[in-house]
Amino acid sequence: MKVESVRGMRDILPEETPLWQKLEAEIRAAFALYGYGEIRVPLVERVELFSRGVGEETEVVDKQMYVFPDRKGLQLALRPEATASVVRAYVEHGLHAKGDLAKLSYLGAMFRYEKPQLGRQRQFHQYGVEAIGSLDPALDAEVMDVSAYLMEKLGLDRRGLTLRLNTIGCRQDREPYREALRLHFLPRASQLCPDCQRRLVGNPLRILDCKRPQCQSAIMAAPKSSDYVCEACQGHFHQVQDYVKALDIRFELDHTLVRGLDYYTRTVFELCSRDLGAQDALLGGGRYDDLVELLGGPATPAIGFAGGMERLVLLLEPPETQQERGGVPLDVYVIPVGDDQHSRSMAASILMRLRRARLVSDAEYKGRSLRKAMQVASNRAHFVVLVGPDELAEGKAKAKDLITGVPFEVEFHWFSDAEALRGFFQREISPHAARGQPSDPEHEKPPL
RNA sequence: GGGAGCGUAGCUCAGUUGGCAGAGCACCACGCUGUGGCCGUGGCGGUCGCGGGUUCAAGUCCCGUCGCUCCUCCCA
Repeated sequence: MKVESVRGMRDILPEETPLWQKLEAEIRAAFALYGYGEIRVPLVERVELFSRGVGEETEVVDKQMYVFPDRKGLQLALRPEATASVVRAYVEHGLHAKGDLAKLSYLGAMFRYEKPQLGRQRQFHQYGVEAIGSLDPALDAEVMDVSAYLMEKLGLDRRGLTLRLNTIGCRQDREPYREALRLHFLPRASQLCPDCQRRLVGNPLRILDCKRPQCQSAIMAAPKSSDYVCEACQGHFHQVQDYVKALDIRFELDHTLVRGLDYYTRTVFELCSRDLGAQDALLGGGRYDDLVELLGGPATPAIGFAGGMERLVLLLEPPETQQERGGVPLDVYVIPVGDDQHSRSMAASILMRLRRARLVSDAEYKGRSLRKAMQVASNRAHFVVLVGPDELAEGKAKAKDLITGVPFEVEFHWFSDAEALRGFFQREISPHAARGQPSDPEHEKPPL
């Protein structure tokens, strides 16, 4: 019976993992450079963490969350995002009591039950930071700067990226602004799309987010949140902008940017790429000054962002994925010749010794003909070592440098001396590079 | 959630008005018996996504379903 993967969940095959590993390394390095320590929180949490933290009314919680009871009937959820979990951990472990600003980073799988498409899977991966314990607008700018730094390090073209910035005010500002929006949209309700007519009742903020043409004129004329927030929030927002400018980050104000999660306050931002199609948000974040208190901690301001790994992979994936299909580039390929057990045991032993000498090695396990095995060796390895009855009789293995074509022999006793062994197979240049520019033109290969 | 397109060999794809399921690449063997890259010959490989229906006959037409892709939506 063939069992297939679950919709929206995909495998990352060895050809692709090097890119993922590189991204993960860059992300961790950037976060560490900015002073964020990695936290690893569970993939599974109690449902109420998200329904209360992220918001019952949000699409993420209401429509997209994986929810299931455990064996005792406790309602659990696969995390749809990480901020709520990180804040839960912050409160649970009393990190606030340590007095310092908590700067935490994470990288891992999230789950949302959505219609999959390019750049959007049901299991996907997010990286992000949370800085909990300060209202300093310089910190808002710092969080944006980590992401800017990361994009630079990944070599993403600035011109393809847009940072959008807005403020949605604090808790106290929210209701007056909602009222203002209701007042604005109510007379125009008939020209809004059905979705927005519904939003008008429940969450008028989300109308600003609507992309439908019929709603645009009403949205353009809508009151701006930045005009409705209190003096303190206005001041904060202006300072954030000053800092962001000081850090040389290009941005545009977008008063329709409201974000989909309920916990956001004051600063919100989003980085989009024009090279991503419909799913163009690379990362997004903002302040959540009430969340710690909401989840049972002391009133503590905080800010963070999260980015999607899959979308970075899309932007960075080389157009021609037809890479080395042979797998890991090898230093040595060992071919046992003949099928007598003695030769095969010697070959196995030699392979083990090569690896103890830190030479990346593999052997012919598929029983291919010698000719075929040599072909495989030349595609995958720098050196080949042959072990068969003849070699056993002579007490030495036959070997060949597959780049220069120069054959040589290795006495068996050398294999037990790791340092000497490395000497035999010294590589001045990596097999990869070497294959691009062979020293002997006679053995030049066609370009890969 | 709404709309559209596409599912044929491991991969990329042909397949005519319904009439024996194909090519290239890859893989394997041999030419060349224990020494790679080139060339040649042959071979392996398919529930035509799945399930129904129409038909003497379905990869092809119809219905359903699953998956992928795109738009919309949402967002990472």
